Amino acid sequence: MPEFLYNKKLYYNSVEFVMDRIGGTWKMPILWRLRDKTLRYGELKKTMPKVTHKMLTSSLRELEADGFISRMVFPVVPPKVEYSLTERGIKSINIIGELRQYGFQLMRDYGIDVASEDSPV
Amino acid sequence: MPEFLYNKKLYYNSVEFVMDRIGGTWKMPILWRLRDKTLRYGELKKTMPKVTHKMLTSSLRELEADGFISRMVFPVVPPKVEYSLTERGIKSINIIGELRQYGFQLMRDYGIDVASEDSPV
DNA sequence: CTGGATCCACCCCGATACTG
DNA sequence: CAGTATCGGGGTGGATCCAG
Repeated sequence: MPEFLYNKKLYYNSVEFVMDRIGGTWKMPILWRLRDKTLRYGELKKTMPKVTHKMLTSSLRELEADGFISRMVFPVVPPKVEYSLTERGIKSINIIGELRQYGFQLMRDYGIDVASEDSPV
Repeated sequence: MPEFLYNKKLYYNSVEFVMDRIGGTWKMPILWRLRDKTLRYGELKKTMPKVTHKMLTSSLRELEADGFISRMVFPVVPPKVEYSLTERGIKSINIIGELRQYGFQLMRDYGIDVASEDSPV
């Protein structure tokens, strides 16, 4: 594969393209949490105590712009916004799950103790 | 899974741990190229035209420190150094391959033209 | 409740020069 | 051929304040 251009950015391979879409500290954790249900902004934030407001917002914006999640705004007060996976987002869940499993295996390999049941990603 | 500490850095999940080990622009491409053969520094560099000397060197150092590759120095002139996968590095090839395949699928989904045969990663 | 905007510290990484 | 050291620009993300 020759390198290719997308959105004015140069990519050298498909893995890099994936990482630019769903990589970074928070995007996979967000997708993973939405895998089986719709969540409001505040609910999402509650399950990810360490993410800052700015990072959660910008991650959600980018995931939306890239077509992985959809944003549903309810015109009520106080505001209510729900996030859910799109078709593309649903398709990403498999590889995230595999990455997660590989991560546990790697951590065991490093001797890091893991309790993988109901572990967030 | 509660968050955990490794090497003085705080991780929130296993995916993040993986990405800190083999993420970034160049580490997976390096591992992928070493999947079936040992390569010298210069050979590696030749197949990755866009990586800078500094990034290739530092990526190799980190992969070595993290136990994914081993570095074999031959005491000759001119210098000869060979890089190859360790057991841990070999185990990483599967998930890289899956990530690569998902990447092609995602690119097709975006309408980006791909010729995936013998594509570098 | 959800979200946008600003300021700024930090770190990644490219360029360059030098070594055995 | 392979590797190290230094400098500096630019992007990433944290803290904070304001808004509908």
